[in-house]
Amino acid sequence: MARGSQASVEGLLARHGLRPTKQRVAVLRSLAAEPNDATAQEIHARLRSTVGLATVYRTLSLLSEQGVVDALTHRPGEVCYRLCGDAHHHHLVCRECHRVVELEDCELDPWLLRLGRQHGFTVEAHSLEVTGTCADCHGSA
Amino acid sequence: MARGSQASVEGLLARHGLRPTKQRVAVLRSLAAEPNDATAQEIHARLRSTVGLATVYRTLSLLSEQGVVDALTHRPGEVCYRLCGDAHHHHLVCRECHRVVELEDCELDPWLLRLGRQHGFTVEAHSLEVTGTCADCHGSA
DNA sequence: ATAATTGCAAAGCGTTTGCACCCTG
DNA sequence: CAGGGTGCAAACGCTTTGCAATTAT
Repeated sequence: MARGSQASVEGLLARHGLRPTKQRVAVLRSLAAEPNDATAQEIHARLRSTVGLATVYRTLSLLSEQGVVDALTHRPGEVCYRLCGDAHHHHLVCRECHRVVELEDCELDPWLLRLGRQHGFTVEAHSLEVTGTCADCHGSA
Repeated sequence: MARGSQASVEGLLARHGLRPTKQRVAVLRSLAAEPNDATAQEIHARLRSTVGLATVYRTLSLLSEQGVVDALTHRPGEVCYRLCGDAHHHHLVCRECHRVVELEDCELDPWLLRLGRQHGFTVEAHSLEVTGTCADCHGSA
């Protein structure tokens, strides 16, 4: 799964037609090291010495367009990014610690196609975000 | 369904402990007249003479907290509001004209509960937004 | 009367953009 | 060497907030 997400970050960029500048590599490494999601501001905070904020935004936009990273919208007013596998999937997010689990199998399509047909819609996409509390946060909360 | 959403808007406010000022009534009427969703800015544009922008925002926050309206996040950077029924449901949004269809039956819970359990999560909520193209927008697009 | 609500304008915040400089290819 | 990429700071758009005036109970 997720061909290449562990492989060289430089290769991942090249494969998507993006020049592997040190800033882009840094952003991507930062995302690769982040098990959960991160905002542009958070990434910039970690890379303050290496990458300007504008570049973080520009890089994340590019990566998102290329489908290299996922953009999550569970925080109103800002966008979270996450380096994910290539396949369609959804996220299970802990509301305490923001831990993210990738849900690999999505069984929604048949249901959604049928629903769309009932309403005269051609369903093109769907986004599902599941929130809850993870095991670690149960006791501590 | 949706007990009281058709009934007097004033009553709806009172029932949620909100004073029925003419501004709140106007915002709620505007939402009631809107088959789709609307942003604070859009509502304010229609009520410019009656309600200030800050009040639109304050009113929508209150209504959303009280569960009187739903807040949809399908447009990054701004929030859309919609007067909805009380039951748990999801939305089917047309990407051309922003028409919204309410999906009444949600069959996700059993699946999500099981998934959560597999990952040690207690699933508390989920949001699903389906986008596509509605019948009217098929030809015209 | 009294406390909640409003309007206005200023501030806040995340994000985008213009432009000169820098670096990759 | 040419064109894309970057940094900085200014600009932007949506939303929130402070405070005096207004309105509901």
